[in-house]
Amino acid sequence: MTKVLVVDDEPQIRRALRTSLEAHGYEVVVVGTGEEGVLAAADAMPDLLLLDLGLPDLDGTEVIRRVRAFTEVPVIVLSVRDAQHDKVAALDAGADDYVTKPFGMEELLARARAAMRRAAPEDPAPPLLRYGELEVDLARRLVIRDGQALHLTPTEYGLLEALVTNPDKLLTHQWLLRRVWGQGYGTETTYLRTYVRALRKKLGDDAARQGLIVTEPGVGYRWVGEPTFGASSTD
Amino acid sequence: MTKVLVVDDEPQIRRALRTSLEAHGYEVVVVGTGEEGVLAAADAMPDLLLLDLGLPDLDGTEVIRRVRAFTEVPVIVLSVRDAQHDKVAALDAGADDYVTKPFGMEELLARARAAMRRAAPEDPAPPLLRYGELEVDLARRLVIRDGQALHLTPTEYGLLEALVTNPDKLLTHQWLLRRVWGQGYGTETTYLRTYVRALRKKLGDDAARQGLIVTEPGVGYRWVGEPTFGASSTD
DNA sequence: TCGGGGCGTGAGGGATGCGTGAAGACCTGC
DNA sequence: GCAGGTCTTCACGCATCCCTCACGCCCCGA
Repeated sequence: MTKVLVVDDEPQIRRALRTSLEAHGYEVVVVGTGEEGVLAAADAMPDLLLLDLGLPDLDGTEVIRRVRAFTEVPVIVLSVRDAQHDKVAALDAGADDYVTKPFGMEELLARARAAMRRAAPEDPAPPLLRYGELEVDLARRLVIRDGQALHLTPTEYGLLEALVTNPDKLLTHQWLLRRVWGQGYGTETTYLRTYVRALRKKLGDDAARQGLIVTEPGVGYRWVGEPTFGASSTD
Repeated sequence: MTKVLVVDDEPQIRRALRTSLEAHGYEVVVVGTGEEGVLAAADAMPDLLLLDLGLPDLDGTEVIRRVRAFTEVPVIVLSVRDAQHDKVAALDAGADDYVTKPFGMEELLARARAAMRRAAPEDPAPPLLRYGELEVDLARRLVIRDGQALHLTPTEYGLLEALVTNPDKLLTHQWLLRRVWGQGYGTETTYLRTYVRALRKKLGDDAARQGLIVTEPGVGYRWVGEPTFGASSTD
């Protein structure tokens, strides 16, 4: 059955969405916070995600970014905010559609159908990546080494996520800086050196050997960690 | 270049869309009727279709249906009508999004990016080139020989890319130097000798035999690697 | 047959960029 | 206001890469 994940903190909206969706034959999972939403997107593997932007814990675009780290599930944003820059930010973060509250249920259902119709066939890529004794849980933003959870700073995790979600690909300095630090960056290669070093240290990687992160001099870095357990390439 | 087909009969909207889209680097084709729109969708093969619902000749949903008969191109509907049943009809007919006039141009551009991003996976050109035991992955900037990743310096890779992307074509010294080293170069054939040698060595090619890189004395070089087809590692 | 230009080969100097270590600036929660 | 953690910045060896030069070979024309 088609499964829809609803992430919203307003009881009224939650009830209305659940009722209407179930009446149309969808299986519905409802959670109330952004953190729960990201986890549910990983665990429940829904076919569609309806996301409220005004969540209490996380910014909406942040939720989209985290979900997009491990799944291509269609995301429709529901929001009371009608400002253009909110829509642009959400859509560019990876959302598929943006509906302003209050919305008509028939329209929402039609947009949901359109989004799911377009969706690519679901690839069962597990949000848990393993590289020997290293585990990266993209949904929980958790990194485990030798059974022990590692503490990564936000920047370190952002860098790791950028690397592991683009395996074997040469990521240029500029690309990494823009992705992890923001659009205004692109030349600060000393940042990269510092954080790549910190990551290597925490992951137990060695700059000299080609273990996990390979340096491509003058160009960028590349994640070459061999995934263990399960299928590999995720194109 | 990304091509956008605009189907609208209002001169004001046409001008505004053309200006904004071209300012953002899109190639724009504009027609004024539904019949023309369907034909242009087939002939011009656009990457995105912006469709006004209030056309003089055909009903908007009919245009969508006809277009959908032969292409999966993303369709965004522009309409003055805000009624739910119009949106539902358009979306269920095969549209990907529905924007009500008057709309903000930034929002429209963001929705266009989202629609095209989702359609992107049907990329028919796998950038993985194979020549016997040599693989060149242009997307990942990865070169593999006998199952082992090769380490190429930026200049070496730039030269290889120039050669591989112009197979069987005679590339002059000047052309190669300008492409790999920059506009200010053109006479430094010693650079080419040095780097062609390094490339041949790493690729396992032999200058004497005509394996991969052929020397055209006094003129330039030519890539003659025979592409082999077969099961690639990315399936 | 001889000479010269172009090419392949090998090696080396200089500059760039990287890894490393450390320290100050900043921010955030208590 | 304070303390801990985090981000940014700097200096210093060192490996790597780009560029350069010298030499011998082959092909081609005189």
